[in-house]
Amino acid sequence: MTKGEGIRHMLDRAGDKWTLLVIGALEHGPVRYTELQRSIEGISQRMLTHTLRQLQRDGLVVRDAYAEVPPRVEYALTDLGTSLLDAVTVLIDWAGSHHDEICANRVGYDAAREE
Amino acid sequence: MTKGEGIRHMLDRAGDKWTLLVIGALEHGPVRYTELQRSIEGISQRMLTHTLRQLQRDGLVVRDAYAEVPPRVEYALTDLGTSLLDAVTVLIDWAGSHHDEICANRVGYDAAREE
DNA sequence: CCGAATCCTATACGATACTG
DNA sequence: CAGTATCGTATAGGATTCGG
Repeated sequence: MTKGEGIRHMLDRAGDKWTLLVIGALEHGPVRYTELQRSIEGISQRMLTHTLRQLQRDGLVVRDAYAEVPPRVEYALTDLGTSLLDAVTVLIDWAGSHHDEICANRVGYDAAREE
Repeated sequence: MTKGEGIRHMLDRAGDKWTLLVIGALEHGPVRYTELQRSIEGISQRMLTHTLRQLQRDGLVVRDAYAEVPPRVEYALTDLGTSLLDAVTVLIDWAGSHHDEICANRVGYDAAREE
C-alpha cells in the first residue's frame, strides 16, 4: 500500500466529526449508550447511533445488549479499536503540544493579510 | 486541555480530505505547485490551493515564490509541519496494518445483516 | 505556471418527533 | 433506556472558466 492510500484509508474511518471522540469515550472499558451521550458533549442521538454502527461494522467496537428491565446496552472497544486509540493518542498529544503555536501563527498570518 | 478538545482540535486541522495527503507529498523537501497536483491523485486546483493556504496559515507549510520566467513556486514543510508528519505516520502505519482486517469485518457485518 | 472566482451538488450533520 | 424516521440546512468539495 502506498502512503497516500494509507492516509486516505485512515481518514475514511476516523476523519468524521465524532468517531475519534466515541473511541476516546470508550477508553476505560464498556460504557452504556446514555452515558456515552452524556460524556461526548454536543453529540446528537442520530450521530451517536450512526457512529457506533460504523465502528461496529469495522470491528472496532462491540455492542452488548442485556435483556433486563430497564434495557441496558453497553459498548466497548475491541482489541482492534484499542490499537487504533493507541495510534491516535500520538496525534492528540501533538495537537495539545502545538495548539498555542498554531493559534499564534494564524493570528500572525491574518494580520499580515490585512496590511 | 481535555482529551476531547485535543481530538477535536487535531481533526479541525487534519480531518479534511486533502490536508494529510498534501503534508505527505511534502515529506521529502520542497515541491512545486504543479508537481504537487500531479503527485496527489484526484486533487483539484481549487482544493490544492485552499489546502496550501490553510497549512500556510497554521505555520505548517511555507510558500517560496521565485521571480523567474516561467514562474516557480515551491512549498515546503516547516519544522512544525514535519513534526505533524511524524505524529501522523503512526496512524498511517496503523491503517496499513489493519486495512485487510477491517475490510473483512465489514463483509462479515454486512453478511450478518442480510440474513 | 500558478492561481482566483464562480457555480453547482452531494452529503454530513442537527433538530425534532416517535417507538419497543 | 435505547434507539429509528424524517426533515431541513450548512458546507466541503468538484468542474469550469478566467487572470497575472
